[in-house]
Amino acid sequence: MITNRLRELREQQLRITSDSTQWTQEELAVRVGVSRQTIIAIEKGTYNPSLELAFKLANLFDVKIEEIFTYMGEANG
Amino acid sequence: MITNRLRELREQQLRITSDSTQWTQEELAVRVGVSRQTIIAIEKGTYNPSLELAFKLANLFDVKIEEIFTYMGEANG
DNA sequence: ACTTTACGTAAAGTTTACTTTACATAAAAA
DNA sequence: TTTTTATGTAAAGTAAACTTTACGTAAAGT
Repeated sequence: MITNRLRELREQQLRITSDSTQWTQEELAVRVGVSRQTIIAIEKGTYNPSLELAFKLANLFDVKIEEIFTYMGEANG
Repeated sequence: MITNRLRELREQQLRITSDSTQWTQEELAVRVGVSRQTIIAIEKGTYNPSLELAFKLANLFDVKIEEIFTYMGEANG
């Protein structure tokens, strides 16, 4: 299982950037080259991003993958 | 495009560990919970691992994801 | 010689990531 | 008050990751 701080990081940017239009789900999606639905699904935890998308998001927020995504070990079952 | 040093890291272990049976493609596959074909495909660059598999591999080799996988930017086309 | 071990290829099938479309709601802006 | 903006849900379709099976080869072990 992998958890993520995508929404948290995005909302952080919304606060500090003041130009709020730059950090909507829609804008984020465009900037990393996916659909808005994909951003929603990842923020919600419906599924994990691909490794490539994880890299793009990390680059955009200027952090390492490990600062957005945390591997919690095997799921139960 | 994402490049990886999986084969390189695995062969490094083969050299230093001396117990060579621990670092075959088959054993590596078992240890991260995928099939041998998946390891072959990733070493060869046929496709990228999922984020989860990338984490498992990084954990096994005791390195960060960025030390195995390198994001090279957008593919041409 | 022959058997086992490690690596490789190929191909069909399943699951997961992602897209597209459509429609709903609440808040902000006109 | 009506329109626009941002977020959300749902569902059907496509693409990428991964499995399973099967077979080929070369080197090492017996």
